[in-house]
Amino acid sequence: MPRHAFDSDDWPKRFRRRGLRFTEPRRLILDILNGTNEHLSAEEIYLAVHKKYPGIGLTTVYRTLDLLVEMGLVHQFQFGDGRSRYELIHNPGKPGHHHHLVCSRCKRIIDYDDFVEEEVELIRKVEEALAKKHDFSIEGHLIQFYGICRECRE
Amino acid sequence: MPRHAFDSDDWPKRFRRRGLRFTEPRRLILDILNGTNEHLSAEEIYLAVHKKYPGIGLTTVYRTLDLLVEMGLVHQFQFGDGRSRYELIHNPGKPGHHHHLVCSRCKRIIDYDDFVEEEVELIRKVEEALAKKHDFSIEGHLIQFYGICRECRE
DNA sequence: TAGTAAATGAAAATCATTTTCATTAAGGAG
DNA sequence: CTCCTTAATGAAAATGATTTTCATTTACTA
Repeated sequence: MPRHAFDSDDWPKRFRRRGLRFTEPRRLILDILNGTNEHLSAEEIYLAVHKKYPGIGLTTVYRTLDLLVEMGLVHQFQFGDGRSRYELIHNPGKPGHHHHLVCSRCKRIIDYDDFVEEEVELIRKVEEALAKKHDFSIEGHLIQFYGICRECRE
Repeated sequence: MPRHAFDSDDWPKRFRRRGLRFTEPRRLILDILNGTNEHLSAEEIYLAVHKKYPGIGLTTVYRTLDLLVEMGLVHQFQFGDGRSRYELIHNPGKPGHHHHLVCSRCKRIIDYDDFVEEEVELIRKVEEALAKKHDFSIEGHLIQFYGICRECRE
């Protein structure tokens, strides 16, 4: 069973539950995000959807992405290249979580999840302490390492 | 002895060493950053400097900030409010390091350094493993927690 | 099937940041 | 001290991502 089956079956429901419609542009945008490991920008998503559905407008892409972020289905990141990049949350609310390694020069992004487990334990501790100390309800974290990849080092 | 004495004495040298000039606008921008705990945007820095030196241009602020980041004297962050925010590194290359807790609603930022010590140990391990595995030379990391502060929760 | 609110796309507007370009200022050479 | 070369600056224009406006279309509900 593919990892995404659960989520994609759920998409229409998640929209309807909010009184929103699961339209073609929305479905296509989610499909693109679901089908890539890359961290696409709004424009890249627009171009990808445009191939299948040339009528789409960039505005709709932006609006849909905002909505998906708001719904907790998509993460929005800023890696420092001046535009937001988006990533589907494959298992909303649950593990399956990874962090990023970013090349400061070429902006290549590598996902890693093999050390996250150890990190997560610590993070949970820190989260709890911070929440208490600063009276914050913590919803998430962002962990990125910056450096220079081999190609750029040469 | 104030914490910043070391650094500010050093600023002119750091510039000259690169064949750059330590001009009034540059000094004022560094002074502003040195005198605040906030995470100012370029425009906020511009406005602050403008009071003492009305001739300054926003362009110069942007250029100087880029330079300071490049020189490793200033950190540039993006907390998701659409503009870069800048923070002086009080002890370049050394500890004195902190992480951020960001309110997703009001964008208030809280610095914390009390748990960083434990984090750092883990981080060093993860950094090393990532560097080896992905052939990256890692230069830094970004750790932020997101949540909702008390005020915004009410 | 009509009515109402949501969704959409094109074009214009906005906002942060960068570039261009002509001018000014600083520090070294003589 | 003055000339000269290069760095630094500011204003204005350009850019690029994102948002807003607005008129139109579409989807569900009564």
